[in-house]
Amino acid sequence: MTLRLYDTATRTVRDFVPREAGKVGVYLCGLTLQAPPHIGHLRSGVNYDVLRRWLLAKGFAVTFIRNVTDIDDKILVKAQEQGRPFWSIAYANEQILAGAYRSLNVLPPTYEPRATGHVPEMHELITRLIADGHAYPATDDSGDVYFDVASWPAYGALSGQSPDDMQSACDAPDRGKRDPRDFALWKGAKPDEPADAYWPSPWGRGRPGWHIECSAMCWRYLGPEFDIHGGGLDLTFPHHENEIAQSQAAGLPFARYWVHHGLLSLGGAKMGKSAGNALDLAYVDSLGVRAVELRYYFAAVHYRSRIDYTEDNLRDWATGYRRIEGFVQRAAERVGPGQLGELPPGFVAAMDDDLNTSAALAVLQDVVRDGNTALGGDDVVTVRTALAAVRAMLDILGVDPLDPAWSGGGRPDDLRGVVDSLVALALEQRAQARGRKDWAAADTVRDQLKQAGVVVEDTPQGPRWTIGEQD
RNA sequence: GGUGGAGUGGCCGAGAGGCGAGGCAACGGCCUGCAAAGCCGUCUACACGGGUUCAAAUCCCGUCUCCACCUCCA
Repeated sequence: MTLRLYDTATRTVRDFVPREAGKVGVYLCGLTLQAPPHIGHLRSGVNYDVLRRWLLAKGFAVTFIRNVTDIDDKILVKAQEQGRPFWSIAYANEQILAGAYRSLNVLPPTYEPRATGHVPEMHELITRLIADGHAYPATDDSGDVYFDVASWPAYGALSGQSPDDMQSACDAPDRGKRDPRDFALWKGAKPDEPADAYWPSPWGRGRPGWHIECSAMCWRYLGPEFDIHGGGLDLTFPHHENEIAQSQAAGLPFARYWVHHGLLSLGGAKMGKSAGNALDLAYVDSLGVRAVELRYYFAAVHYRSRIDYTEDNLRDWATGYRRIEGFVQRAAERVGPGQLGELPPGFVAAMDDDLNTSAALAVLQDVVRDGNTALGGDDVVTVRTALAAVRAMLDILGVDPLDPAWSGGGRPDDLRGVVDSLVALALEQRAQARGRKDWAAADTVRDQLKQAGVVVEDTPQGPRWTIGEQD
């Protein structure tokens, strides 16, 4: 079956046809490293990780590029405030981001380029643009170079806006611009900015404008034309619009599909550092919600929908995940972990339909129910096939409980063996009490184990225990 | 002012002309010594007002509310 994706440029869901059969090049706009990531940023990572895993499952060779912006105005301001080099701030945040992605089981990109590593490519593009009359050095002596929006008639096509209707806005003082809508490709050095934040250029010392970096990195790693460009809905304009203009004006056909994900909001407003409503992974952890459960939440809601975050919603989704996880664990205890099985046709159809993970999950839940029934009826064959299918589906969403990625920070397996022996002792006591129908004694053992964080459940195959929540 | 998008049962959340998506919560039942887990069942919703149609949550017109973008933003 053919994957269909919503393409912002055409505002339709259309068949995904790669530029080159069997291969897909994806570029995702990553973060500006001015601060550690909040969970909205992480949603973005999870959404595109699911896209990537689905492309992989469909047999494509995927080149997945996700950049980081390691220089911009805000980073420079922080460098000034903190008296540190800008690059140390960016790098520290980059490390935190990488750790957050890792704990959410987001696959590392094929490559993660930094803006500052691609200044020569930017210069080449800017030089081309100037030569072709699409860019010009500022009319003052600021050292800025601007893209000439009026020279590119298709400007506004992605976001559906007409330049004439736009509120005049700019990312630099107007005085050096021919038109307020022109945007900076290159920003000349200012005397009040950190002295280590500049590169030589044909237009004097300066640093990258924001948008040009993505054009440069797409070109460098994916070529003049590539398949999918992704990012948050809020990047559609001006960032992606500007990328298209400057890339195409420089002779690069650029992206064939534009995929934008919905934003995460809190209290009705977009989550953001400046809005003061940013929540991070540590916060989620403090709620007793695991990273895998957060990921499940993000993967379960369609990527283009807005997620209005509340603690209750997160907890509900976490509960939902635990039901699925419970089946996987009980089934694995019964028949062994097995291998990842075939994906049910309904799941495949849902994923192919613009990554409808919600509908795909409905299929998964059905299989879980059948598996649970089979578990109760001791139908080992059905349990085995259900487990294999469920794990395969969960793997696409990146939340298979048996994936070693979730085994959690090197806790030695033999510790579980130790606990198992100790719990077995207690359970033996309980079994004896139950044997003589001394329910009070039996329940005391169970209660005490629970207090220690060990939850005991009786099954037809005898008691089983799991590590529960410790209050 | 311009451009997109959204309003679905107690809650979350898919769907987008006709067969009750799914989950969470609640309640009833089965199972259990009691639990837990699981299974079965109950809860028939689509912001509002018109219209089109044999049939509308879905299409059309109007209204209200909310969000995002047009400034840095995932």
